[in-house]
Amino acid sequence: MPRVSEAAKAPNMTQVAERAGVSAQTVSRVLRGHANVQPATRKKVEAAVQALGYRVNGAARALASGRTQTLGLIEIPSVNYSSAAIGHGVEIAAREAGYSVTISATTSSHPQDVAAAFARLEEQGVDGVILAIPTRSSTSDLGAFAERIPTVSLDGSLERGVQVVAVDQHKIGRLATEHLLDLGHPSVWHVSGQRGWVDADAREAGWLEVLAEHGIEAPPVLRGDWSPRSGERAGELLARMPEVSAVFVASDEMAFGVMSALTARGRRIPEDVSVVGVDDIALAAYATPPLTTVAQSYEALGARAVRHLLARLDGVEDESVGESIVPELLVRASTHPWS
Amino acid sequence: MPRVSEAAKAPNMTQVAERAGVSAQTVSRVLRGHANVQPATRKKVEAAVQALGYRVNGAARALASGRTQTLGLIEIPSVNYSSAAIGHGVEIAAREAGYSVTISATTSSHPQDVAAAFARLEEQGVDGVILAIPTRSSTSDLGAFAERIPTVSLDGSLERGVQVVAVDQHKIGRLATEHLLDLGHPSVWHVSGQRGWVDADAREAGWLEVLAEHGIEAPPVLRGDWSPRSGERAGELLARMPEVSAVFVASDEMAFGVMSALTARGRRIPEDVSVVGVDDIALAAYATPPLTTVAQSYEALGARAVRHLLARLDGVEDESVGESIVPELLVRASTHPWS
DNA sequence: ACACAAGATGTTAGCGATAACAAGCAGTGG
DNA sequence: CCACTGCTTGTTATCGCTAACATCTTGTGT
Repeated sequence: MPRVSEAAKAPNMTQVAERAGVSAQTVSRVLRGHANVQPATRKKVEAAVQALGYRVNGAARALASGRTQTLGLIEIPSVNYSSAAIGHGVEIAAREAGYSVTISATTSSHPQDVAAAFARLEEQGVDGVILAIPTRSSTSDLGAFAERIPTVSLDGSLERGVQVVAVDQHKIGRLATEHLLDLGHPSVWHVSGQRGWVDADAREAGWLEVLAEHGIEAPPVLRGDWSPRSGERAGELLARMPEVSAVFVASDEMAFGVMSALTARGRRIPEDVSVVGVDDIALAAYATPPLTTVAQSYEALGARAVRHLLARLDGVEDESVGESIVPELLVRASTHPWS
Repeated sequence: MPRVSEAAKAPNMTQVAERAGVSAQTVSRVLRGHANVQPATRKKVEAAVQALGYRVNGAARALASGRTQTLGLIEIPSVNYSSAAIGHGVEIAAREAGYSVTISATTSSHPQDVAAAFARLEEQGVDGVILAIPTRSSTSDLGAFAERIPTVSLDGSLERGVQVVAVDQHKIGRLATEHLLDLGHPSVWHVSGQRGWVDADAREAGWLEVLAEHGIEAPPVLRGDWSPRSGERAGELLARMPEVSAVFVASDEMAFGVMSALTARGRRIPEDVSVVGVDDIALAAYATPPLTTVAQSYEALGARAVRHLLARLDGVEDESVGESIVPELLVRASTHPWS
């Protein structure tokens, strides 16, 4: 006999209240962990909740309270290590604080597209937004949204109403370049990240700064776009220049491309050319040879963004504002003293 | 003079209706793209919406309509290539269909944790759930949820009420193994994925099947856990066995570890040992040597899961149920004829 | 010219919670 | 012994939208 369940509608708070012999308001208080409820009452309510398998209706709660306990994350879908890691940091931190995370993907960083992503989140009623779009241009027209919804940006740029959390990208460039110069290399070449990305620009600036401090004239920048393929193209050029002995690549993924191209053209790593990457992706230690890189915790970055945002939502000042996540150099076999 | 904006409350539908000189219901109709609205009326409403900067209140809409236009994605946060790619496929497909995606992360695949993730989504009122937990055990106790909320699972296992979308993992194992045997290798070793994962088991089964078809006795499985480090450990063992000439590794990330260990111990790839991975991660083509691998589109998998789910929500039968995503062998330099 | 169908718009009544206020009940100090 | 304070609990009025039904047009066939 087919037991077609009568699509039993989910119970509501009133039904729980009836069963527990109290008012709906009391049920609401128990569910929200309100302090002033008699232990006995609390127990009765909890029993009724359990018995009916009751679950609060988020939409109703949101409508009545004005809060959704949801954070929005705007990002560009890519299988980049960094964006995935940031996302996870955000999710975990949000969950621990009792918030959900809704992803609002945007295919480009054009202000228009980002604004559309923002609008979707606003409709959904998110309590706050984390903007993980790493190009500066994209945030300039978003002030209107940020004024209505608390927003934290990860792009390193500072706009009106938008708080910022960032890794110290500049230091990354410095660490990598100093490491190579310390090894005795006469100069350091640079394969940059995509033009317009805050991270790319800051890393490049750090590199330039260190070279300048050492009185070294900077070689031309080889501009990549974060993809391994772009690293490979840069590597093909570098392989043709015998004077190149040290390369700072703005991401590990591009560094794989660079190393692949150099190796394929007979330039040995690290004997002929030293290579430094950035990110410490999981595979960096398993490259051939293992890749020296500058590590930074993107998870921590995401988590910090959440903390900032929640602090603002609670009207508290987050004292860790401005503190950057500190990057760290990991020396592996892809770098070698100059000979 | 500090222009402290009076926290101007967002306009509601009634205000839009007044401004447009129509009823709220008509505004609602226009906003939802209802057919029977006079063009002139529609225009008036749209103008009022524009003028007031009106945005529907999702919570109210959800409460009244019972639908949130939101999908839940349950996953284990990891910087795995596959999970990130699936997530993006889901997000993009969902967005195109006008749905948002809420991530519900679970730190383990224990049924209890997965159930908690499910419960959070249920409270939030998602219209459907995509379960991207790749271990079979995890779905067994989830039937109760799946009966209440339409659910699609990506784990390849079939449970009551749960529809499944999957890559043909079995074929992946076959393709890789056949390729190596075709190159003349007398046998093929296997570094598997984590025990209990549907993908790992199916790939291993495909490998075993092909060996059996060729009358080859299967060597012992080296069990990994998807991490490059576990691949490295397997590689250390393989390097000590001179008879090993061909290895099928269940993921590219582990394959990097395997290759790193083999190379470090003087086993040349592909001259001494051929290696095949799975996934075609972005870096596979830039490994040293470039990695032969079996590619599959995880984005397509995610997108298909969304299509299934939406078809079910609309009460339509999705005719593509059961069709698997077809994997494809990409031959690169890490495999070589046996000599 | 009239009944009637079909389209366009308006009206009413919730959806399921929470906020704000009201009320009841104990214990306290004068 | 009474007014008063502080804790518990209940009552009422929304929150902003949509479903369902009601009403008013307009055009059609005969």
